[in-house]
Amino acid sequence: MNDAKEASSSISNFSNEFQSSQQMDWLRVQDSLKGKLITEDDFKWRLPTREKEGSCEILKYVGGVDLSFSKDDSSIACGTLVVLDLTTQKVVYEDSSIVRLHIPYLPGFLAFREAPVLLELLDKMKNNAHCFYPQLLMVDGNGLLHPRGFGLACHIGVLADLPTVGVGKNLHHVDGLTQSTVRELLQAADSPEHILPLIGDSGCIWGAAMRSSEGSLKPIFISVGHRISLASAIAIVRMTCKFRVPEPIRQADIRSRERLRNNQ
DNA sequence: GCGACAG
DNA sequence: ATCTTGTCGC
Ligand SMILES: [Mg+2]
Repeated sequence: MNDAKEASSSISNFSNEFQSSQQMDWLRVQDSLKGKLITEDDFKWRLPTREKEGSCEILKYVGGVDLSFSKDDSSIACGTLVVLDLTTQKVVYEDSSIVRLHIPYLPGFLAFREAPVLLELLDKMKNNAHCFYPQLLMVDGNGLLHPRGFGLACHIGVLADLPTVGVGKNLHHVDGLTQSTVRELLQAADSPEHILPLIGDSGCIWGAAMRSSEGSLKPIFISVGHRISLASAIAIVRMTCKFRVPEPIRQADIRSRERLRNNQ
C-alpha cells in the first residue's frame, strides 16, 4: 500500500473509530435518560369532553415541533415550535431558530441532532412564563418506537419534563415490524378506528399505526413519548388530524420551511 | 454478506 | 431531510 492510500485509510479509520465511540457515549446517554421515562398518564389536565365539569384543568394548548433544512447547505437548519389552541385548531404561538448543525443524521440517534434547538425554544418560552406554554408536545419523530425504546419524543419529554407524543410518517423497523406487514394488517383489521397496535415479535407494544385521514391510505405511527399512555396519545392525535399529519406538527413543518426560505 | 435505516 | 410541476380527482 502506498503512503497516500495508507494516510487516507488511517484518517478514515480514525473517523470511524471516533464516530463509533461517540455512538457508545450516545447509547449510554439514552440508557441513562430512559431511567426517567414515564409511560403512563402523568398530567393534571384531562381531555376535553362535551360535558363541562368545572374544577378540572382541560387540555387546551398543544405544541408541535419540527426542523427543516437548507437545500444548499445541509448543515443549516430551522427549528420551529408552534402551539395550537385545541378548540380552534389555530396557531396561538410560533417561534423558530436558525442554527448550524454539527451532528449528522444517524438512524437511532436523531435526538442528538434535533433535540438541542427544540429544547432551547421550549426553554425560552418557559422562562418567559408564557401563558400558552404547551401542556403537551407532539414531536415529528418517534418515542418508544425506537431500537432502544428511546426516540426523539422521549428524549425531549424527559429533558423538558413535559408530556410528549411521537409521530412518525414512516415506520422505523423494529422487533420484526415492517411497513408492508403493518399496512396489510391495518387493511385486514376490521377496526372502525383505523388503528392497529404495533406488537413486535417479542410481544412488546411499540405504538400504533393509524390511518389518520380519509384522504390517505398511508398510516402515521404514534408512540408514547413521556408522561402519557398510548391510549391518551392516540386520542389526542386523532383530535388534531384534519389531514394525515396532526396539525401541530404540520404547522411546525410548514412554518419552519417558510422561515428558512424568507430568512436565508 | 445482505437488508434496513425515524428525520 | 431535500431534489421538483403538473396533474388527476373529490
Ligand atoms: Mg421533521
